[in-house]
Amino acid sequence: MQIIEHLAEIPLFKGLPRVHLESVASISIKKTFNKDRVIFFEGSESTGFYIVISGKVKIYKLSPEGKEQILHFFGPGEPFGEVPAFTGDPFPAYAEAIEETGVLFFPKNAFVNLIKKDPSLALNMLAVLSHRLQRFTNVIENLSLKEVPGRLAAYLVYSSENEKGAHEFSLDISKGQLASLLGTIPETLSRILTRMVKQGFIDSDGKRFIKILDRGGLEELAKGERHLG
Amino acid sequence: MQIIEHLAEIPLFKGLPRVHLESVASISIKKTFNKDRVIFFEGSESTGFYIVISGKVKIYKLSPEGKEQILHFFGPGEPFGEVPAFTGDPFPAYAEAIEETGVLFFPKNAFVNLIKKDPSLALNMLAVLSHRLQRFTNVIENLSLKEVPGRLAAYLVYSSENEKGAHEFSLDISKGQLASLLGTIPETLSRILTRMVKQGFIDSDGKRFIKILDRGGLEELAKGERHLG
DNA sequence: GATTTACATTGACCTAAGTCAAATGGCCTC
DNA sequence: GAGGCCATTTGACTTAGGTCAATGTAAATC
Repeated sequence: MQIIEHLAEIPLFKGLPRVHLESVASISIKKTFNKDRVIFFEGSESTGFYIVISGKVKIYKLSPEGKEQILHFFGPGEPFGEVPAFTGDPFPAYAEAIEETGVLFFPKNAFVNLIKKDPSLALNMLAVLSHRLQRFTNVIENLSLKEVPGRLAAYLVYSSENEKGAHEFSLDISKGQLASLLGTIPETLSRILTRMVKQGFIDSDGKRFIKILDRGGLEELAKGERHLG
Repeated sequence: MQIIEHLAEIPLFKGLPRVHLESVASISIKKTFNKDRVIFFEGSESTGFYIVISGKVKIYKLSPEGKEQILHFFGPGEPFGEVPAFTGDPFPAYAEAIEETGVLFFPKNAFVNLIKKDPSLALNMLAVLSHRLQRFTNVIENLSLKEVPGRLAAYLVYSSENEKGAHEFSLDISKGQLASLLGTIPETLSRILTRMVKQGFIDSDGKRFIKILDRGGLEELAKGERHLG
């Protein structure tokens, strides 16, 4: 079965014996969501969780005035919506497909039973949740202790590292979505990008292309050791 | 053994068979920390995690300028510092005893081995981490989408619910620490409390005593449906 | 190639909340 | 009871970043 090989590639299922991979495959249900389709709502009851197979998903909160705070983007191989499987509470945020997206759905009870049988599945899931807590710790630090230029600088440095350390790369989300991820609004993001270009930290084509000119400077901005003039 | 009965009360160890409680007890090491003593530093390597037995611990981040963001307060029965046990990374934040505090320390490897042997310990830990993610989701929402009066209102409503739904209660932390928990500074917190009193939402003796006068109003503030005049 | 539509930028303005400094008020020590 | 210490409050001021409105730009549709 090709699906088994596919599952074995997913970090959550790393190291599982083939029998257990087959169990995992047997409880999974393939679903697809069109672009802009909401996968689950904040406050709705959970029946299971998901793993992205193809496409991209955003997890976000909304304020009463309609401002959006993006918590995560998830791509192929990444699980989402797992928190309610272990708390029993409703989903704490929204999930939406930002492009045509295929997912595997895992019913809560069946999955919990698998975890009971396979300790390394349990440990993999503990690792996933722990990494997420670590990331949220950083998000909170950014929102509370850093200014927007510092958050943006951190994002740019991080993104360029993903691109095999290249100094040039292309933003993989729109500027509006980036603003929402950084806890700000497009106007503010735009102004700060302009300032970064004028002050020689980066170069940009005004679209998604970014070239890092002063990585050290960006890192200082990110740490809050320096501020944009 | 009295310690076994004690462990059985802790949510993380709920439902474990006695043999496993004994294993847990056997790997645990009792430690105590004086008030204001740092238990671990952000960035330091982890060798294990902790459970509070007595006293109180705060988990926090610091900015380069020295501003503090409190992530958690933990009291008796609550585990902390567990994230690095599953990621292998250094501690993502500081931990400090805010009063004379006794803890149990669990060496990482020994604890992970227990988890491998007892699925319900694994599930308990998954529940703990999931609840924490849920809480952080809320913290991020508060910092990004709500104003300080809304965050304070949410805190007051939540605190009064803990006190068996009483409309009167006493803050269990100093106002300075509360400010840091809400992502603001003491001056701002003080001004907002004054406004809440003047506008009849609450009454206060100027110290830690708080009486909720308009719970519905506070809930509206907390949801961002209403704003302080 | 003209028109619509979505995204991004720019400008003028406003405001929540931070900074800095001073005043207040217990509370503890001597 | 005087003096010092710490947390908290109050006042005057500054500022980062949000709001609102207008303009620019470019891809997408016809």
